[in-house]
Amino acid sequence: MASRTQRTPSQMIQPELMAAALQILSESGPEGFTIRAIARRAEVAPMAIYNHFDGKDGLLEAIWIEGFTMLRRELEVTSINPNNKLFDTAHAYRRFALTHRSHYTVMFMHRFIGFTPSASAAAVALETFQTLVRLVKSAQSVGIFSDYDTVDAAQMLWSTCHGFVSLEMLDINFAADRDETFIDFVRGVERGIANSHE
Amino acid sequence: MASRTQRTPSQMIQPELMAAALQILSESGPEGFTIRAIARRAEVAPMAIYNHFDGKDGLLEAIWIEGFTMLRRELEVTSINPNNKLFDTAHAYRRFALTHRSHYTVMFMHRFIGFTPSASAAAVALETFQTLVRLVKSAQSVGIFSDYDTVDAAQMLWSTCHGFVSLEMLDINFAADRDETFIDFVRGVERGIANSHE
DNA sequence: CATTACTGTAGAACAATGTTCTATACTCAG
DNA sequence: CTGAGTATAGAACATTGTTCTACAGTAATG
Repeated sequence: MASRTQRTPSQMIQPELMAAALQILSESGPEGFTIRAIARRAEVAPMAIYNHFDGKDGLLEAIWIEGFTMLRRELEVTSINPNNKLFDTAHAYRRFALTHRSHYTVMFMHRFIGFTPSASAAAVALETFQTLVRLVKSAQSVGIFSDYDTVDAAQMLWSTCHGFVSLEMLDINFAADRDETFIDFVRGVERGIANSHE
Repeated sequence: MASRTQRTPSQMIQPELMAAALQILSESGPEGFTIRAIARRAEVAPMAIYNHFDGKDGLLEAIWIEGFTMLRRELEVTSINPNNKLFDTAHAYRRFALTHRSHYTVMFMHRFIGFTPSASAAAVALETFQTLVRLVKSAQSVGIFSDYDTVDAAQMLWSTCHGFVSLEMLDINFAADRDETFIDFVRGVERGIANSHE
C-alpha cells in the first residue's frame, strides 16, 4: 500500500472506490468486503464511502445497478431465432457471470447483511428480466417456445443459466468439462422447451 | 421471552439451540443470525453455543450436515425410471428446499462470513451428490440419459432444480404459477435430455 | 497573488458483533 | 449429603458499520 499524503481529486474517488470494492470482493469474497479494507485499497479515507456513496449499502447498490445494466446490455446484443435459438443468450449470460464474478455475487449469490436494493435498483433488475422476456417474445413470433407463456419461458431460461452458473461459482459443479457440459445442458433444454410438443 | 431462572438440562440445550437457530434464520434471515439472538431465543446463555457447538461456525456446520443428510434421504426414496423419469426426484428436491428454507439457505444460498464447511461436512455434501449420480446411473441402465456422462447428467438435474428454486427463494421468480411453471420446466428438461437424440 | 468556499482526511467515539475468560451457582451422580 | 461437572452471568477484547468534529489541502474568485 503506497502512502498518499495528499488528497485524492474528487472525480477520481468514486471510480477508485468502485474498482477497489470489486477487487476486494473478487479476492477476499464478502468477508473481506469492509469499509476500512475498501478505503485502504483505494488509498482513500473511510469517510469517502459515505460522501460518495451511501455507506456500505450504497456501494453495494452501485455494484448491483452496474451489474444489471451490463448484463442487460450483454443480453440485448443476442437474439433467439430458429437457427440460433437460445444458445447465444445462454452463453452471454454465463460469460457475464464468470467475467464479472463480483457483480454476479452481489446480484445473485450473496445476501449482504443489511443490504436491500432500493426501489429504483429493483427496477433496473426488473428491466433486465424484461429484456429476456422481449427476447422470448420475439422468438415466439417465429414459433419458438410456443408451448409456454412468455414470462414462464423466460423464467425457465433464467433458471437454466443461473442454476448451472451459480453451482459453478459455489464450486459444487462436478462436471469434468464445465464448458462442454453447459453446452450440452443448454442444447438439451432447448430441445425440450424451444419447439412445440403437441 | 419467558424468563428462565434455572439452568437448562444439558440434553436439551443442543436441540433447543438448533431449533432456535433455524427459527431465527427463517424469520430474520442471515442478518438476524447472531450468537446473542440465538441464545436469547433458546433461553440459554450465549456461552452454550461454544460449549455445545463450536461457536457460530460450528452451529452453521451442524445445520449444513443436517440439511445435506435430510436432502439425501429425500432423494433416496425417489427413483428415475421410464415412467417416472426425473419427475419425483426434481419434486423431492424442490419440496425439500421450500420446506427447509433455513437449511437450504446455509447449504446453497448464503455464504456466511467466516464459515467454511470442514472436510467431513464437505464429504456429507458430496455423498448427497453421489446419491443423485447413483439415481442417474440406474436410470441409464434402462436407457435414460444415455447421451451423457453420468456425472454430467446429474449436474444438469441439479442445475435445473437449483436454478429454479434459488431464484424462487431470492424472490426473483416472475412465473405466475410457480408450481405449474416448475412442472413445465422439469418436463421440458426431461424431454430434452432424458431420451436419446442421435 | 491572496482570500474564501469546498471537500477530502484523520481520528475519536458509539453500538453491535464474535469470541474468550473468570467466578459463581445450580444439578445430578456417587 | 457431598463433590464433580457444567450452565450461567458478566466483564473484556478486537473488529465491524456509522457518525461527528476538527483540520488541512484544493481550486476558483477577486
